[in-house]
Amino acid sequence: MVGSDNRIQAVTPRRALPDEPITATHRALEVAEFLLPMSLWDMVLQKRVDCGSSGYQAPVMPHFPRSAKGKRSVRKKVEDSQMCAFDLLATVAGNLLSERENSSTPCSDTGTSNNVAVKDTATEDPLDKEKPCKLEAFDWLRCTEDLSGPENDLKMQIKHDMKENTSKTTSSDPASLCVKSDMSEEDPISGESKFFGAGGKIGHAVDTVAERYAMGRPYSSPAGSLECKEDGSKTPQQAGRPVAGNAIDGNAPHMYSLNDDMDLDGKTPTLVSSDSNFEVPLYRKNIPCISSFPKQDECMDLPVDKDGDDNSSGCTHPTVVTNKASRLQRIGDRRIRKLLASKFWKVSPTMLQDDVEQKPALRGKRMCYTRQRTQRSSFKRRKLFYNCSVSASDGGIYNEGVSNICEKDRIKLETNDLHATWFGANGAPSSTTGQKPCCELPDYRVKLSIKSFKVPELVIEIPETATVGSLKRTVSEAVTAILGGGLRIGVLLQGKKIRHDNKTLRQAGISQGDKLDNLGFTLEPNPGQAPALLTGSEDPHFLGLGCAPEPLPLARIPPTAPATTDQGVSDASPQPMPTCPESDHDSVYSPADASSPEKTTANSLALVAVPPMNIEALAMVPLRSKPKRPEAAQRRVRRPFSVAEVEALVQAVEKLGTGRWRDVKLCAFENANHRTYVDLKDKWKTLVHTARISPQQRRGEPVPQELLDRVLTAHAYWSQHQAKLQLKPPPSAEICQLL
DNA sequence: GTTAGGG
DNA sequence: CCCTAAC
Repeated sequence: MVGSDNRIQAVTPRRALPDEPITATHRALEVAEFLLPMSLWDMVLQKRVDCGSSGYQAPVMPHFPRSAKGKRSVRKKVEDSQMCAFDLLATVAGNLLSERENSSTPCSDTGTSNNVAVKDTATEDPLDKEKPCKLEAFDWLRCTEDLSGPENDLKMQIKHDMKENTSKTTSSDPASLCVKSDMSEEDPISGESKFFGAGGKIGHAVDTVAERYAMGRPYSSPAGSLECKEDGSKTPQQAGRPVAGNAIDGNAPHMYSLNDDMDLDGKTPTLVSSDSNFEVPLYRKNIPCISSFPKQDECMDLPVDKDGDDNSSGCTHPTVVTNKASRLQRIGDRRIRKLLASKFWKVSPTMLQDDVEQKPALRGKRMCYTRQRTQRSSFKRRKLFYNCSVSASDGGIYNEGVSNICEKDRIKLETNDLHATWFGANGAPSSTTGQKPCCELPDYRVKLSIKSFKVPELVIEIPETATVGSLKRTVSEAVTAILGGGLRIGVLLQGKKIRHDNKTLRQAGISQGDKLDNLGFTLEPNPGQAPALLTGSEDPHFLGLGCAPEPLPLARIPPTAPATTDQGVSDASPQPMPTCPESDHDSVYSPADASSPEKTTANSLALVAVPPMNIEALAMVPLRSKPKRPEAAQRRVRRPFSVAEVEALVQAVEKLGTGRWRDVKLCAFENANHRTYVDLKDKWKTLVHTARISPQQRRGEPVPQELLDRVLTAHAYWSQHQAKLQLKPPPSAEICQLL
C-alpha cells in the first residue's frame, strides 16, 4: 500500500482562535489564502486530465507575488481561468462514475483510510484549550472504538497511539495531542519538533505549508502516494486533497474529497494534504456526528501503515494543516463573501460525457466563473452575505459551506452537495444529509435518482421571421441564463418543501422507500446571480434572509427568455416609476410567487425523483448543452432600459451632468440594483448615439423623440460646461431632492 | 472604487 | 453589456 510511512497526527483541535497577532503564521495563511483556491482548481483540472489514471501530476504553483498589485494580477489570472462549479461537478461526477464502474471493491473493504488527522494547532494558549481538546480527543477515540473489522485496524492503531500519546503529552501540552505512526525522521520540512511539539509550534507548521506553496508544489505527488492504489478503488481525488483552509469548522462537508460519498455528511474527519505523498486528515472539534464516523467506509485512506511498515514511499512530509484555524477561516470567509458578492458561477458547457468517457483532454474549458465586477454587486448584497455568514454558523451544509469555507472549498461544497443529491444512491456510505444530531442510528442509504429536469414556464418571444436556429439559440440562452448563476437545490417531499437543511433524510421522511416517489427536487436560481437576489424566504439559511438587516428589494430575472433579441422581449413591461424608476419593481415575479413552497416556482425547474436509473444521465444534465459561446452563460442578462428608466436617466444627467455616474446612480437608480453606474454611463452613451441617428436606424423600444432631444441638449450642455460646473456641484442630496 | 472609452 | 486603462 502506499501510504505507509506517514506520520499521523492527531492533534486535537482547539476552539476558535481569538485574534492573534500578525506573525509569520499570518503571512503563511495569506499565502495559503492566495494559493489554495488555485491549487484546488488546478488540481481538479489535473485530475480531470488524469482521470482514470494514477499518474497524478501536481500542478505547478505560480510564484507568489509580494506586492499587492502582483497579488491582484495573479489572482485575477487565476480567477479568470477557473473552472466553473459545473465543470467541477462534471469532473467529479465523471470521475465518480468511472470509478464506480471500474471498481467493484468498496474502499472500505480495502482498508486504509485516510482519515484522520488532526491537526492543528498548537495553541498559543494551551490552558484555554485544554479542556476542549481533551474532550475532543476523547470523543474521537470513543468514536474510533466503534470500529470493527480489519479495515479499522488502522483506526485502532491510531486510537492506540492516541491514547499513548495522550498520556504522554497531556500534561505538557494537552492542546496538541499527536498520534504518530511511523514516519521518517529525516523529513526536512515537517520535522517532528514542528508538528508534534507542544503549543507554539503551529507557526512552524504554517510556515511549512507556506514554504510548500512558495516552492510552488504544494501538492506535488511523488510516485509514492498514500493511496491504496492497489485496490483500485481509490479515486484520484482521494489522493491529494488540499484541505488546508478547511481546518476550520467541523461541520463543513466541503472539506472532503470531491467525490467521496462519505464526505457528504460532513461528519468525517477532513483530510489534510499538502504533498500528495501524504495525507493528513484532520479532526476537528465540532464535528457533529461522531457516531457515524466509524463508518469510514470507503475513502478513508489512512496514511498510516498499520503494519508499521515504514517503507516510506516518499511520504515524508506530513502536512499539517495548520491551523490557526480561525484566522484561516476568517480569511476564507472573507474571500467567500467577496466571491459570492462579486462573482457568480458560470455554467459551463463542458460536456460531462468527456468525463464519463474519461477523455483526458480538457478541451480548453478551463474557464470558470466570471468576475463579476464589484461595482455590479450591490453593496446590500455583500452586506447580506456578511450577515449571512454570521448566522449561518448553525446552519446546515449549505450554510456552512457558504459561510465557512474558502473559495476552493466552496466549490467542493457545491459539488458535494450536488453529488449528494444526485449521486447519493450509488452506495454512498454516508448519509446525504448535512449534520445531524449525534447519537443517531447509523445511516441507511437513500437511493434517489432523478430522471429528468423539467423546465416549466420558459416563455420565449421571438419574431416570426426568426430562424429555427435562432429559436434554438434563444431557448438555449434563456436556459443558460437561468442556470448562469449556479443553482440551488430545493427538495420537495410530497409537494412540500423541505426547508430545514439540518434535518436528516430520515427526519425529513425521505428515507422511506414508499415516499421517494413523491420526492422532488427543484433547481433554483442562485441568488448570487444578477439582480435575482433572493427567492424570498425560500431558504433563509442560504442567503441569510433572516439576518438581512433590511428587506432587500427582491428582483428576479423573469424566466422568460432573457437577452434573446435586440428587442429585449425579456424585460418586464415598464413600470411607473415616480421617484425610483427602477427600483427593481419591474420584476415580473413577486417574491411570494417565487417562494411559495407548495407550488413549483415559476423560475425553478421541477425535478422528479424516480427510482434507479442511469446515473450518467443525471451527471450530464447541467452540462449537456455546450453553447458555442460559453461566455453567454456568464454574461449578465440583458435588461433593456425602459422609457421610464431613460427618462429618469435623462433627468438625472440633466441635473448632474455627465461624468458623475455614481451620483446619477445614487440619485436616480439607487434602488435599481441591476443598474450600475457603468450601465448608466453606457446607456447614456447609446442614448446620445441613438439621438443622433435616424429613427429608422434605431432599434429596440422606441425612445420618445422628446427624450432624445433632451439627451442631445444635455449632452451638448455638459460637454461644454462639465469642466467648469463640476467645480461647484450642488450637494447630491439637494440634487436628488430636486429630482 | 470611479470614470472614460473601446469592443 | 463587457473589458480595461487610468486615476
